[in-house]
Amino acid sequence: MERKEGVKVEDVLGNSSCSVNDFPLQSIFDLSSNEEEKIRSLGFMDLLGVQDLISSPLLEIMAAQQVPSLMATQPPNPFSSTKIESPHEVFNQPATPNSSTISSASSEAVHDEPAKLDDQEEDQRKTKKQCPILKLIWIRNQGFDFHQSVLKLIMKIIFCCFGVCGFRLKPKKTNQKRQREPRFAFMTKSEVDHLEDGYRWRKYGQKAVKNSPFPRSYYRCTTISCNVKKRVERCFSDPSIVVTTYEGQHTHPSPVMPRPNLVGSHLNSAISAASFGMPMQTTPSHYHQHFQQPFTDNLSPLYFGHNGSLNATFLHQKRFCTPGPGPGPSLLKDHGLLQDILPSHMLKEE
DNA sequence: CGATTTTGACCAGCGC
DNA sequence: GCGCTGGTCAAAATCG
Repeated sequence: MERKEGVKVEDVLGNSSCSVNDFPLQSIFDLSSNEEEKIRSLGFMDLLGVQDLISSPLLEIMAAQQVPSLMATQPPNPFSSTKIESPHEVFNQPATPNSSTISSASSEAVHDEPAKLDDQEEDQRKTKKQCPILKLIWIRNQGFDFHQSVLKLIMKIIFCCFGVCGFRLKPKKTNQKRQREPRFAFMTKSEVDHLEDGYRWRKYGQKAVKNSPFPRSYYRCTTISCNVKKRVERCFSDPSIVVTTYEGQHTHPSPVMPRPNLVGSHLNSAISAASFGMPMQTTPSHYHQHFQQPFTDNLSPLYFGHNGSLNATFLHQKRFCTPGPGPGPSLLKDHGLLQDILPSHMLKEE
């Protein structure tokens, strides 16, 4: 089966408390088959923008691949702006009702009910609130391995940018009442709600979601003094999609096993582990369900081979985002999993 | 028996 | 002020 695979990065601005089902999902990065060549020539890390996070922010790079029509329909979208100056700017675009209003015209790939969406949109215009920016990274792909590994890599990059590398959200204005950590939502096609990410979570609440038959679960990192939270809910329009929203940054390494080697057939699990500071646990059953689900189609232009496994050479060369052969782990002090994706100079700045 | 989940109650923010 | 909703608390239940 030939599928158009792609990575979507959604700029979801506005209501922090709205259901994912209310999100005006809109593709700004949608790879058509004839764009694959372009992507291949970029390299995965290049695509993610981690070769130079300051001058080439992740999302700016991604935005460079966006669908032109979206550029035209969404001038307020920070990703479509040519004035992006830094990741800081990108990620701190204030959420205003205007900027969060996203046309449904190009969102058919995500929403099956445009008419309904118009109503939702109208609702959103009415109810949109000022809130911390929420970046929703939407990995539109049927392959679970692709979802897990790539989205986690992206997540790690984002967390590295804001946490380790010093890019943080601007403090909220004083007139804003409650301060929140930056939040990042990830949409993953999965059959289980709570995706294994290497950290230990304790569920502390569950709420019914308005206009959705699926409840939202609230989890907190079990590590003392780590106040990272996450919300897990299913997408109303597509129940097969799990939306995980992370809030805050872990103040500790992943509590589980050390990193596996990025070798051979373990690549998928390895990158999953490496990508978010999340070494594998002792592979619970649902972990296998996610990470070892057989590939049924070509997954992505993003250096996944035809058999669905990551290109080992690419990984080896791009691992540290430096030209030439990537330095072996012994060349850097162990920064935990961070070293897997960040250039060495960034690590030194920690 | 400690860790985790469940679940109803409570609180805060927001719109009307 | 009131009602609605999202988010959190905490006691009870369940699990390993």
